[in-house]
Amino acid sequence: MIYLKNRKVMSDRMRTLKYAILGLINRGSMTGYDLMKVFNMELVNFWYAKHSQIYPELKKLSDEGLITYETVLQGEKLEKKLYSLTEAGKEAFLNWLAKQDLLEPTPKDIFRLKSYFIESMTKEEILSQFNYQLDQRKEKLKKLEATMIEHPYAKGIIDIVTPEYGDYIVLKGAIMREITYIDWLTECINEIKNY
Amino acid sequence: MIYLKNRKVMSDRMRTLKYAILGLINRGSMTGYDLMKVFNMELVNFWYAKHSQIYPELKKLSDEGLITYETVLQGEKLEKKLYSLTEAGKEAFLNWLAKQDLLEPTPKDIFRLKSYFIESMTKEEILSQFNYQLDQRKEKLKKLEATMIEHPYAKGIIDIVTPEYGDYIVLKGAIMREITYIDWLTECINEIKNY
DNA sequence: CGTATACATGTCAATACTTACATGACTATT
DNA sequence: AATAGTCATGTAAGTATTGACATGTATACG
Repeated sequence: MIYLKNRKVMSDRMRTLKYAILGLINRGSMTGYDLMKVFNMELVNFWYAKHSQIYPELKKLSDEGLITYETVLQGEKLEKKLYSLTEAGKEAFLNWLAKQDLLEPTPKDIFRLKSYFIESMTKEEILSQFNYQLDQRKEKLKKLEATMIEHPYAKGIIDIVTPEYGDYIVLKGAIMREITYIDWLTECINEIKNY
Repeated sequence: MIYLKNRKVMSDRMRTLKYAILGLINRGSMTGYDLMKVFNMELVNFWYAKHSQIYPELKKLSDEGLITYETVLQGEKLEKKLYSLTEAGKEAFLNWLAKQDLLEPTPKDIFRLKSYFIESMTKEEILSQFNYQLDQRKEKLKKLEATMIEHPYAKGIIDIVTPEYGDYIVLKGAIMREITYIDWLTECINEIKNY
């Protein structure tokens, strides 16, 4: 009945970057550059994107009527685009947020993959590999904990209906995850050492 | 000096699927279909691939001289390709395995992203979302633990130089990770409930 | 005044991965 | 004998992501 030329429906897939951007702009107007910084500094523990992905996505969201921008000057000549949500954009974001999701596939992990192949390594190689990972993970945990002690929530402010509460719970989750990874590495190292 | 037409060098990037396949074939000859099953049943907690990705990769690895195959018959007519490693393939795999890696970027996680935006949800929505995730995670943990009690290592067999030891440590890691995710969800739920 | 670093926005080519399309044989059950 | 489920191998089109290419402005510091 319907001729399938130009079938643009094709299902929306996940489009997670789309909603991540909408959610961030919902917190307040931002430029593409701002988004890039937030992704790669604040959200980096659960989502991120390069500017080469962000700028085309912003273009697309504009075309879809979910965001608009005004051009503002930074200094004398430098133009930047300050994006805000449209009503449609806000609605799209809230619908995405409220939707209940099935578990995603378990994230891929190259080091776990290498661990799976552990029999093809010598004891020295194994310990060297695990210790190298352990050092890096400990370093990472240290940074996360340093961020945490600076956080208003760690200082006893308890209001759940603020953006800071979201920041706080995902940071706490990142720390717990990191500690568990370290525990796993440590247990493996001890077991292998004593073999 | 050098004309940059057809510059195929371009760095090998990660090519993790390549090495995952080499590692599996190193454990024993397999068909593409076998690989698909192993990825999506045994390795699914840290690596996986669809058959539509596996078959082209096998073609590529053949072309690169890292694997070879013999065609064997399953029944009367059905041909399947049984792949084995070449010397070059074995070497490539062992080099990859021994290489020490920097930490990968933290895996993306849609639910953590949604949690970050928690202030845009009502208390009821939040609790419903977190409880839904919690139920699914508990279900998943139950399955992992069921696999574990069946595992030879959980029954006290302690020889580290077997494929089973690799299976065991990654399974243990998956269980620890799942427990921590559940702990995080539970803590969040309690904090929000009591608010 | 130079210069390094951050601000700012884009494109392009390639890799990685997913979904759907496509086909056919084998095996266990009814 | 039909049929459902698994075995078996592929391709095509599209989305997601990366790394390199490309360009220019603003600001802080010495």
